[in-house]
Amino acid sequence: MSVKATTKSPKTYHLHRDRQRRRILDAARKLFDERGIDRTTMAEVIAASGVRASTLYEYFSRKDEIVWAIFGDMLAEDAESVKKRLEGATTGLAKITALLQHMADQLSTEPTKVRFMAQFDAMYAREWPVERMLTLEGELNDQGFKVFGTLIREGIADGSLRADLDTELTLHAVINAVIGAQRRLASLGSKVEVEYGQPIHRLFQETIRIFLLGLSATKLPGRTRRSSRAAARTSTTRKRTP
Amino acid sequence: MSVKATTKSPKTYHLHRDRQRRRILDAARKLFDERGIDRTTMAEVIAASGVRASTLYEYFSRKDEIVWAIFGDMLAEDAESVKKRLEGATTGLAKITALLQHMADQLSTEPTKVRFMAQFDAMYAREWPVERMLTLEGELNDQGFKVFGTLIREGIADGSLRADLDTELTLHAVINAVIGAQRRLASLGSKVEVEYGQPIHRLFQETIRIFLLGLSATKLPGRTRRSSRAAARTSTTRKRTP
Amino acid sequence: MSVKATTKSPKTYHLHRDRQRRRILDAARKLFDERGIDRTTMAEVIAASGVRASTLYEYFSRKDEIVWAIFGDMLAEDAESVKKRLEGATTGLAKITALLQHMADQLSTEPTKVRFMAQFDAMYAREWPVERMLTLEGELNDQGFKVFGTLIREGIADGSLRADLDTELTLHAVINAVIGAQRRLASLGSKVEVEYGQPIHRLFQETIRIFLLGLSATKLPGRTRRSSRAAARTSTTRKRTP
Amino acid sequence: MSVKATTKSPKTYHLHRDRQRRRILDAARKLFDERGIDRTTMAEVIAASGVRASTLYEYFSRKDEIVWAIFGDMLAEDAESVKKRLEGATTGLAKITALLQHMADQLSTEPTKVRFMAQFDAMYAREWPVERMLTLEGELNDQGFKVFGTLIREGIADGSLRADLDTELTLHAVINAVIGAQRRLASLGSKVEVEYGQPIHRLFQETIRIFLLGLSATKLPGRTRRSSRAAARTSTTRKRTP
DNA sequence: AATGAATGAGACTTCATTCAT
DNA sequence: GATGAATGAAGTCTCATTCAT
Repeated sequence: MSVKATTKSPKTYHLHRDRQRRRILDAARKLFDERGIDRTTMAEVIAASGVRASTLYEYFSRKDEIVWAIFGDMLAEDAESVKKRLEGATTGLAKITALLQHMADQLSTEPTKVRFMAQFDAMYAREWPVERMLTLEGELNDQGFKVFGTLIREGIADGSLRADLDTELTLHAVINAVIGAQRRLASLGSKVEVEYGQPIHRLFQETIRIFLLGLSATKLPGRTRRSSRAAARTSTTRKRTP
Repeated sequence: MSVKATTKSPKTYHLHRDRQRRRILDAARKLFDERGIDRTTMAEVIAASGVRASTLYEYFSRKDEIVWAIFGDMLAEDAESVKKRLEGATTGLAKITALLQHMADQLSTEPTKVRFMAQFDAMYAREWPVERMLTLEGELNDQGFKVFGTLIREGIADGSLRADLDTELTLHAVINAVIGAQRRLASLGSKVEVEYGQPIHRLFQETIRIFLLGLSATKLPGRTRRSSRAAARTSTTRKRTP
Repeated sequence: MSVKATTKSPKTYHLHRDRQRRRILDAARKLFDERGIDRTTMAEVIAASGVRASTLYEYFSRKDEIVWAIFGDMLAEDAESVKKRLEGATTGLAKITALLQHMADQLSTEPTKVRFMAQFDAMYAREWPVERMLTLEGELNDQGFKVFGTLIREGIADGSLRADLDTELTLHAVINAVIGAQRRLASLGSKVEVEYGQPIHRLFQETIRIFLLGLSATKLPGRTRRSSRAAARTSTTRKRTP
Repeated sequence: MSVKATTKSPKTYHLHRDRQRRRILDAARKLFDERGIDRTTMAEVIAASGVRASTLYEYFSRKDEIVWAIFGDMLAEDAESVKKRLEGATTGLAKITALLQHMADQLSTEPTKVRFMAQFDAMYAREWPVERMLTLEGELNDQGFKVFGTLIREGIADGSLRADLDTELTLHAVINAVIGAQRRLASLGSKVEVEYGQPIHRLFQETIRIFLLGLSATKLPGRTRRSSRAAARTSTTRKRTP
């Protein structure tokens, strides 16, 4: 058997390492969502992932690092996906719409991820170094948050956005609010539904709609008949839910 | 003489009891803000409040109960304050503006409170009973969340709001987003400022402005010269920060 | 009201005191049986009895005292009842039979009491002063344990008991075993029934029967047809259960 | 080289683990006997065993588990010892005598064990699952409690026991009483001696003697001269204590 | 790289009981 | 005599993490 160990190719080795890492991360991700990050103990992660305590520490030297690793993975996934979305759009408004719609889709299809982010914000807010955050949604785009200014400028230029928007302020504010809304809906989930009597995804769509109405140059007539998804993505018109 | 003993005590007792309760709650509130709710231990609350451990447990038998008590107090304070604000406004739009402006003021003057709420949402979201939440901002008004519908209806009727808003949906969505935005800004504080290069209060004002633009019936000309506070409360016009 | 207090007759006062005492003792007795003496906390007794902690301590200055008070009450009840039983019997054997039958009845009608005694023995065994125990079953009779010797002597004399019994030993041994058997059955209750496949009361009757067979002078024919209760009390013949 | 590491560990580990386990169990056993199970705190066990608190919890996660472990060990010891005893005896009566004599010896040589059992019964009576108890003295023999019936049947067949005994009842009842007597004597120890004026071991022998007299087919003449130990084991004749 | 064992440092509570009024 | 409040002293158990092999 020691022979085997000796001949093991570096490839096999890395594969194994990655698989182990995955197991740990996946177990943690699940637990963090079910019981909350802080409420989850290392012992639970250890039990759920099936590795021994001491082995786990070979991969992650502190609980924090697991959290950050998950966080990093999520960011990477996201950046990719957003970039694609933006490519399809032409006007400034269309691009912003695409951005927001991305978040709506995320809320529907990956509530777990959104919930994790919400927790991350709340718990790590006080202790993380700002630089990390700059990496955060900044990785969405090479220019970091400067994209926001660019998009506004572009929209004003092509006439799709109101002329009185602030390139350094408006989109930052809107994105912050949309993130806040999205995470709150994901965290409270069915509770908001009971409370407000509306499914969270509808609430989120309405949030987007109002924002886009506020940003777009011309007041489009409300309550049109158009309700296709594609339409919703580039217009601020009310989209009726089926 | 027994009369004296009997009549004197109850008052004294209650006064004392309330004072002790306050001490504990205040100490906890401070710690929760400084170190986070979950990161705060009972031992710390005990040390900070100056009561003995066993005495504290006479008042609150679990950390949870302290959290809930603080939460309850905050709600009560809020409900009061909001009610007053609404009384001054006349049109639907003005009322909504007042509501949002209340949150802006709160963010500026009581960031601690907002931060607590943010933590509360994120950490206790999964374990609280929905009923509790119904009390929450529901205590804003006797009608609960039905006010939202009423305000929209009122605004449409008086011509201050767009006609295509949904009485059962729009304001719920907007308020949720505004709460989300407010809490996120309060939690991340200086981190957002560094990141976005804008003071959080300006970001929040812009959030409100865009929302109101999206809600209001006529598109007011942007970038007006008016920038008085009073004006901001009833208009959706950009308010320049001083 | 202070007037009332002044005119309160000593009678009323005592009545009140006794009632309070009862409430406490009854609550404790119930809890001790349900949860075990040591597992029962003062807080529970306080809650169950409805008096305040400080009031309770006016009546019993330690938990121990509650236990001893209950114990004392039980002994008093017992002594009385045993005395009556013995009066009816004539021969030595009849008297011993009456004594054992008393314990059988107690097991059936007051299992709670027996269980309490079992706990008392087990828990207080190591810490009580022997003198207290001498009061114990010693109060059965003015002569204390000397009755045991007397009964044996009487039975040998009247020919109902074997001649080779030891006046200073035999009945002591038998009573000890019978108490042990009774308490064990009461404590384990349904568990023994499941285990042995026999109702505890039948097991206890059989225990008595064998003992009496061992004590009585002549070997009575077993399995007779007589099965009346009265018969069982003076004979060692097997009593068939219905 | 990896071979060496792999093959050396398991053995060493187990040896070490067992030694630690022993240390804890032995310390606990001693304390339980000295101060009572419930009166013994984990802190005491920790101090006495010399391991750190957290280490102890790696072995036993609750006090209960220590209690059960001790209990299990005792049962195992017992089952063994009883089996041997029974092998030597021929008639039914001889076997029962051997069984009871085993308990007498146990009372003399291992009062600690008997006292532990007494406590166990009393304290765990209300909370243990019946199945556990079925394992209990059931492990005495492969057939569980059915041995009792077998022994009686055997004794009736070979003429050593009375013919009117109940195979499903008699021995169960007797054993229960003998266990009760044994444990009571062990628990109360010197207190009974003071009270009854007899050494506990003599009291227990007398208990057995009477029982055997009750069970055996022919009434042997009492007060014989034979007093050897061997004799006592197969006869119901009074054995004089030295 | 993996692992069994260990562990320091506390966390959170509970309790029986005592006072001052 | 009744009561509200207080409290010292433990008690049980958890946890993230480290080490030696």
